[in-house]
Amino acid sequence: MAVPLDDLDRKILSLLQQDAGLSLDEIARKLSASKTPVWNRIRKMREAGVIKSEVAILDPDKIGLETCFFVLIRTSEHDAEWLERFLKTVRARPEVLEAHRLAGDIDYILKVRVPNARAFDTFYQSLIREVSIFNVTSSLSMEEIKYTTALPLP
Amino acid sequence: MAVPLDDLDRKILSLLQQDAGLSLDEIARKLSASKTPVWNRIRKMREAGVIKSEVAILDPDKIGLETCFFVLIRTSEHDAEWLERFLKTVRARPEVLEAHRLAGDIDYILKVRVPNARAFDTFYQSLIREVSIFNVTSSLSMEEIKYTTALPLP
DNA sequence: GTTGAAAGGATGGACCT
DNA sequence: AGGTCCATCCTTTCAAC
Repeated sequence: MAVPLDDLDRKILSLLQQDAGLSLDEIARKLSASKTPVWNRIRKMREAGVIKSEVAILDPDKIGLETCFFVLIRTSEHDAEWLERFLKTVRARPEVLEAHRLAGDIDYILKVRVPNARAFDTFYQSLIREVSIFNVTSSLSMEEIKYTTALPLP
Repeated sequence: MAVPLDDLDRKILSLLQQDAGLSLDEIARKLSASKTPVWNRIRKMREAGVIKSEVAILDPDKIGLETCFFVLIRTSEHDAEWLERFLKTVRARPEVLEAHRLAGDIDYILKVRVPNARAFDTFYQSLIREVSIFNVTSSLSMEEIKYTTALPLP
């Protein structure tokens, strides 16, 4: 599954993770390489799926999404039907930015972005209506200490 | 703090959140608008900080980062010195992709990406060494159900 | 808001090291 | 394999309308 990367590959990825708008020229210059090899590596890494996409990152506060909740879910339900409904709901709701199935005490964690606490309550009510009963803890984020899309390149 | 957006702004953002590599031409065509107004809006939204950046999104599995942990931290320490050290550590470590200060029972949550469980243990040991004592629960993610950088545009 | 023109960047080929 | 040069096409950027 993993794609082997050399040092130049990692340097290219590191730059593109910070700024995907860099021109080929700038990347080549920063790495003291020349355009062709840099371009070929970028193309290959795109084809291999190492680079999944290039996206714009928005500031949530600037678009009125000032509230972020983490939802910790413990459930006794583990049958296929329940799970399918849960997955479908989570994937369909744009407020849910991240969802993971966890090992251990907590079964699922959701990260949810909404305009305010009232909007979260609306979301929450409709979630528990759609996928029946939960044991849920919702934690309001008071401060986003760190958020990065840049993965560490080992 | 929030920037007022109209319908065209939101449509542009929605496209750029999915694919920042779209050309101005394509965006204008998709929205049946013409290039200049689209371009002016993009520029303004960049200047206003609504669009923070454009970045490449990598596939963690393809670069050997197969393991994701959520770290839930309860701490009795709340003095300024401890906090500063904690923030500095969290921000400096590239494995920590997200960190939030929470209201309620849990004080902090971290999302950490590493190659494997052993690497997480190394990270964990060095974290608790650097910032003294914690009450910590680490939960391994068995499955990433959803991950998106696209914010809902209300 | 529209058109279009000038400048700059992306893509890919030919050829060399 | 990487490097250089080049030709073509596509985008961005901005001025004039």
